[in-house]
Amino acid sequence: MAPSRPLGQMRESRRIDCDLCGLRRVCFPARAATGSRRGANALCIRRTRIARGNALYRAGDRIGSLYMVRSGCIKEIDGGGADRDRIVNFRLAGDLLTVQSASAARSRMTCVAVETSFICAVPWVIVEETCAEMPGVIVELINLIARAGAATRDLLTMVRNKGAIERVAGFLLDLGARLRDRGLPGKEFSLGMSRDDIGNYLGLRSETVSRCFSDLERRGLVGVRAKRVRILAIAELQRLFQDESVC
Amino acid sequence: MAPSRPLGQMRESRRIDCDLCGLRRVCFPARAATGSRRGANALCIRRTRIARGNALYRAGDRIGSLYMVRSGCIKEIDGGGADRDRIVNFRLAGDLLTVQSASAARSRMTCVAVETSFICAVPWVIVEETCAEMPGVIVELINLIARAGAATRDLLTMVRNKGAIERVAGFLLDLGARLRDRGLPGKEFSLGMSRDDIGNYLGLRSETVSRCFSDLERRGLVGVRAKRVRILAIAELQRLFQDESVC
DNA sequence: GCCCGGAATTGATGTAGATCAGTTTTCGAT
DNA sequence: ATCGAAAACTGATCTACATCAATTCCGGGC
Repeated sequence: MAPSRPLGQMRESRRIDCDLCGLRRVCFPARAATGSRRGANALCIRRTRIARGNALYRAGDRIGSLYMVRSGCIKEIDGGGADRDRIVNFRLAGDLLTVQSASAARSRMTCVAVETSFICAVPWVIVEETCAEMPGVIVELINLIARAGAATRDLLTMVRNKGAIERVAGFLLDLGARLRDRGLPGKEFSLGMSRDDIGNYLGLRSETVSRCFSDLERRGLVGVRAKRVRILAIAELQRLFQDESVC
Repeated sequence: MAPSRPLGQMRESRRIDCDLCGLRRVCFPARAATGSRRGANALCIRRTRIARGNALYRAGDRIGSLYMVRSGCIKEIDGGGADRDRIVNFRLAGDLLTVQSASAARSRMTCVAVETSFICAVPWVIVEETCAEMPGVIVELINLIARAGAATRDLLTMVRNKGAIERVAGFLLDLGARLRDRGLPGKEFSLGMSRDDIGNYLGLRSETVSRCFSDLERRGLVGVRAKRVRILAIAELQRLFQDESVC
C-alpha cells in the first residue's frame, strides 16, 4: 500500500498493463485494449479491489464500463440487494459481469464480492472505438454476451424443471466445471458463498440446500464438510442431474 | 400466391424492401440494412412466412442470421422441442429472436410459430459490415441484446420468487403492456398460445393456469373466456403481482 | 486451550401446487 | 347445425419443499 493513498478506502483502483496479465488470452478487456488506438498499454483499463461483502456497484448506480472478474467471486443480485432480491449469477475469474447496456445507464443489478476479488473495467467508449478499428472484436463481444444469456437460460431451466436435489447437483457440477476450466481443481473446492446464497440462487431455502448436501453425502456422491466440497462420483452426479424430474 | 411457386411449401422466403415497412423505426434489421454498403434497398433481408405450429428453425440447425418478428407470435423453446423442453420466450412483432452467437453456429433453441407469423432475417456478415460502417449501430445492437437478457432475468425472478397466481397475473400484465407498446389494445386481447404453453413458460401445470384464471375472474380482476382475455382491474392486478410471495 | 455468535444441520409440521380423474367447453370439419 | 376430438375446467388426493423450532458445528478473539 502506497502511503500516499488515503486510509480506510473500501475500493482501490489503479491503471494496469494488460500485457502482463495472465488472463490475457481469455480476457475480452485485454483484447479490446490491445486493439485500441490508445495502444496495447491499456491505460484505460482500471483494476479494482473489492473486499468480501462489499459492492462493486449497486442498483441505480451509473455504470459506463464493461467489467470482468480478474480473480475471486462476485454475486450478481437482481435489485438493490434487499432480502427479496435474487442472485442471478456467481461470476468467477474470466467472467464478464452482466452487460446491461452499452452506455452509461443506471444499473439494475448489485454486484457484491463473495470473497475478496479484483475486477477489470473498460469504458464503453473504448469498446466502441475498438470495435470500429477491429471488425472481428464485435463478433467476439456478442458471442460473450450471448453465452452469458445461455447461462441464465440454463438456470431458468433448472429452477423451472428440476427438483431440489437435482438443482444442488447441477450447481456443484457447474461450479466444478468452471473451476476446472480455470485450471483449478474441479473435484475438490471450497464454496465461497453461504448456504443462504446458494438457496437464493437455486430458488430453495437454506435448510433444503443443507438437506440436499447431506443426502448427496449419504449416497456417497459428494463429500461436504462446511465450505469444503469434494465430488466423489461425478458420473452418478451427472446422471442424477439429467434426471427429468419435470415437476 | 404466384403460380410459379411450388405448392405445399411450408416456408416461403422473399426479398423485401425495408423502406416500405411500417416497423422501420423500431426494427434493427431495417437500420442495419439502411447503413449497409448494399444500400437502403436491403436486398440481403429476407422475409419468411411461418404457418401456425411450424418451426423457423430447430435445435441443431445452423443459423447465420439475426431474426426479427415482423408479425405474429413465436415461441422460443430451449431444446429440440421435446416435452421436457421449456419455452423461454414468446416473441411478438418487433422483437429480436434470442441471439445465440454472432456467427453461423448451431442453434440450441427451436422457434415455433404460435400463430402464422412473418420473420425478417439479416445475415451476420451484413450486421458486421453495418457496425463497421456505422459505429453507433453496435451500441444499439448490444442494447437490444441486453434488454432481451433483462427479460429472461425477469422470468427467472418470477419463477423463483412468485406463487402461481402472481405468475399468471405477471404474464397477463406483461403481454398486455407489450401489445399496447405495439399499438394494439393492451387490455383486451386474445391468447395465441395454449394453457399448456403458458404453464410451460411459467413453470406451472396447465391445470394450475386454469385455476388461476378462474380465480382471477372470481376476484373480478380479469375476464377470461377461452382464448379471449380482458383486463378489468389493472391496478389491483399489478398490486397482486408485486406481492412478495417470496416462497 | 476456552468462549461466543453466527452458520449449518436436523427434525416436525403445514401447504402450494402437482397429479390423477372426470366433466364441460370450444372449435374445426362436414 | 351436428359431430368429434382436443383443449380447458373442476374436484380429490398426494407430495415436495417451505416453515418453524431446536440443536450442533465452526471460526475468530482472547
